Amino acid sequence: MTDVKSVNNPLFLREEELRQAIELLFFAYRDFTAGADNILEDYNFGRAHHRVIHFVGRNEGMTVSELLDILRITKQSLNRVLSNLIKRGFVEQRQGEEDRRQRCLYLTEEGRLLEQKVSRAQRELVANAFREAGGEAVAGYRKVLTGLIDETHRDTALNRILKT
Amino acid sequence: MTDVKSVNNPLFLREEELRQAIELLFFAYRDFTAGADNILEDYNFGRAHHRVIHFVGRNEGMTVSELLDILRITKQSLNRVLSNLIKRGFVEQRQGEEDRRQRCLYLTEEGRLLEQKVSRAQRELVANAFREAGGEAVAGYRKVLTGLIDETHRDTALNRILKT
DNA sequence: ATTTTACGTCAGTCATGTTGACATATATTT
DNA sequence: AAATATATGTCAACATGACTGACGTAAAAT
Repeated sequence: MTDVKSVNNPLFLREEELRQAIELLFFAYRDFTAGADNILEDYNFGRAHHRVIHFVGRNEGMTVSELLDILRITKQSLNRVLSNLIKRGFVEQRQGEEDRRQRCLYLTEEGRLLEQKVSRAQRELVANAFREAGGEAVAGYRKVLTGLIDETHRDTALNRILKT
Repeated sequence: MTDVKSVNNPLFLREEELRQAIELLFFAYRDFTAGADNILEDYNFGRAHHRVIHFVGRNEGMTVSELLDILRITKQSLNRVLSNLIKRGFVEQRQGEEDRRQRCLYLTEEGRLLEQKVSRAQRELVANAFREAGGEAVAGYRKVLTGLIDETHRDTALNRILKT
């Protein structure tokens, strides 16, 4: 541990610590998403479909533009995925009541079943990690990940997550 | 807060807590990667190129198959990106000394510069999140993310991260 | 009445992943 | 020494999910 770098350069340990934190995020995210991907594969859906199902499931009645804002993709990109989900009966649209230009999005029964299936698998994975790590660690996880969200829209993102 | 769901279903709060943790990971990862993507864009490189530069930079002399094992992509996918990086002078290969079938990978000067540039931006982001969150939270972050890594190769992954 | 907004859609392109087949050099095993 | 296995490269075809740009339509706002 007392090698040249750490003796001569007090920033070295910190840099190394940060590099490790970055790789940890990479590996954790890779394995976290792998489970969902496997399930979705059976339906010939990809990660993009999952994201739509996930967010529509958690925000029933949300509009297309809200969804675009969350996903940060173009409407053309979304449309291919979304119209596919609608055609195959996992998502449905209803005209907005106040503003009839809006298309409000809902999961169908089938959509809800798939959402549950994938979500359950992911929740179990996270629940295991939480259980092993303990309550205090969970609080730390939340704090750090919150800090990784871009400041300029952190509040917006947190509001959406917490659905205040 | 005392709505029907939480009164009748003691699992509801836990489920909600887990769903929030999942979305938090999604948003944090999205914003974390956005910074690097921007820099890479100036070089006409994508996230795939970055991953190669990152891991080669952290494991100088690693072989192609080690890299494949980390990235979990096919050699054909890797090859397109890798040969591009070599052609453009960011990565170089040297024949393995013990096993001359192996191609050991190194960053060139230019490669190292780019790696530093992207890494510095990412480290600053993480450093800010760590600073805001505090030391205890950082420990929790590590614990939870470690737990999210697939058990079957968690030790392998951790060894690579910590470079023991 | 005009303009803006929310959404849909067509067409083409790019990056990055996949499978499958085959080649070549070197190491290992028989 | 010959046969086999391994590490790597490469060609070809294809899928997914991003992108840009252009255009259309209905409804809301001015």
